[in-house]
Amino acid sequence: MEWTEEIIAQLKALWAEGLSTAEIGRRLSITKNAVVGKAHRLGLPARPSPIRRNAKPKTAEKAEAPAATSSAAAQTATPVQPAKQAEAAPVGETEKHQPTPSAPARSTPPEAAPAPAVEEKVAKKEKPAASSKSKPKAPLRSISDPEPQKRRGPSCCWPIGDPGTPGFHFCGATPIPGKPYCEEHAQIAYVRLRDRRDNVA
DNA sequence: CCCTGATTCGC
DNA sequence: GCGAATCAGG
Repeated sequence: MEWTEEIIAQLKALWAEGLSTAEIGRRLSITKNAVVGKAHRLGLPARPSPIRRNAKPKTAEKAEAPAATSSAAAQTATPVQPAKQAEAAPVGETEKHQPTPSAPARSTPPEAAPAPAVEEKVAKKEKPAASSKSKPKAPLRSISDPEPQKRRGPSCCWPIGDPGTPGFHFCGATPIPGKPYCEEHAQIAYVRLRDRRDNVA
């Protein structure tokens, strides 16, 4: 695996975005192991995982950590948490899809698609409120807008590149109706849980 | 059973 | 340095 700056940037971006390792792996066409491994090597912040590896089969335990006298190490850093996994289970799609946009609420929506956060970030970057003055008539078009798209055809929002870098962009291809991604990317994004397991290529 | 992420260890 | 294998918790 050739970890170019580009790839690493993407990994970082997606990682920071809160995607699962498997998700990231899927997007980069690598295994989740690779993602996790690299992430660790890069020193990326470990993401919420309840797993704790205490029992070291081989490595001997180390001495106790000396109790710090002053625990007043005030850390201004606020634990930034993704709050919610934008994607809990973006999968489950079989063959059928809901032609009706207003499908009944599903406990596990198969249509859950990760990655909207990126757009928000980008939007912020693009349109930073420079001054306190707000433009009442500013053509602000947030992605959350009720109906921002009237004429602009939808485009695949598969992230290409590192959000925040000049080269970053979205796929832009014509997405499958009812899906945020184009055919090509939807296939990767909506892999069935059973089928994917590992490896993508 | 399925998912998830973390660490270990051979390469 | 890399990632599959393995471990481990939900």
